[in-house]
Amino acid sequence: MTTLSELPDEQLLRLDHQICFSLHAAARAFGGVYRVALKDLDLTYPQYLAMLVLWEHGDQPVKRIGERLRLDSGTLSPLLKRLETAGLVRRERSVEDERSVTVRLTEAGAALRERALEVPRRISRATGLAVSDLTELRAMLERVTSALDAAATDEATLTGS
Amino acid sequence: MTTLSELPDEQLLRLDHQICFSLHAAARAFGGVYRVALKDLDLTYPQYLAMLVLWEHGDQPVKRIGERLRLDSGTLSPLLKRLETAGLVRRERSVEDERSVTVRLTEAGAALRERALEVPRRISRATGLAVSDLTELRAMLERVTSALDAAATDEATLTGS
DNA sequence: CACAACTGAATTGCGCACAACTGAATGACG
DNA sequence: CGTCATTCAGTTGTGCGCAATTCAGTTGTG
Repeated sequence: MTTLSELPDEQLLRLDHQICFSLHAAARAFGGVYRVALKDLDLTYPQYLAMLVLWEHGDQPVKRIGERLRLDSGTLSPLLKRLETAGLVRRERSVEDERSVTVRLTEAGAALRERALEVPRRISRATGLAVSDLTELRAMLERVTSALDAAATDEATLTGS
Repeated sequence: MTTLSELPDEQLLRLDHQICFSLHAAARAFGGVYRVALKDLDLTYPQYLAMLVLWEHGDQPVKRIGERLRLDSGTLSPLLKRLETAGLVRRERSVEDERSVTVRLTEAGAALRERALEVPRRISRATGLAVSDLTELRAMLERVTSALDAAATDEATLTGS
């Protein structure tokens, strides 16, 4: 198997450029399309992700949402507050463990799911991508992500030489 | 070809969830790995992208960097100011067109390229991904990005029905 | 030439991402 | 039982990403 390390310096830096840039660009392009599609719902892309988790798995503590989205409280706390202000969720201190805060869908939050079904349809119509392509893309992304996550855990391979 | 629109609602929302989430997660995982690998250079990931552009294409106006990275002045202006503070670039008003600002590598900025060659090697070593995989991933990402960019231009398909 | 339209950077404001820290609540252990 | 480590949310600070605006400089048009 050919790895990056075996390439000459020129190509090395160039390919790295292309890959990290194209991923960066793809994420932002997706964000842009979702931003437009989500305008009707008055949700940002990360807020939509949080709502998807709640719609799919029901009421759950902040901790759990963070695990599913791989986001920490520094990101989630203000985000969930905004969703609460918008009337889509309530946040309640858990009774059995007062450190924990349970996030619950309100009527309005649950009802929004109906209108949210329109979003993937719009994305699909806009891009015209095939399910097979998207599934393949997803598989590849997940492979890369788990490789990167594993690497991040073992920092020695990154910092040291 | 099967498109998302032809799937039942349940799977639709679910697959959308998976795809937009996995892309989001992959971008952040990449960011995390680069953050560690770039710590030595005192560069953030987007700053590294800007430096890559300068190393590859030489001194150029802010406008041009923005085109290459698809970033606007709202993002680039403060970023380039930080690179200037760090002593890696200089920003000079163009003589022939005083609206334009040319970004030039300093000695230190040009010299940093040597040490930056270590970065993709670290990424490669950390992930162990094959060049063929990465090339394929890049191709797929670029396909998706151009599809999304095209869709974003024609907002009607996203906002209206 | 004068005035309108446009262009390139910069600034402001908002939200997300992450690191570092705080603080309260819980659990483990001597 | 009391202390100490851990856990969960929240806060603070920094930087990115984008929309909207500002402003100087340039270009096009009558």
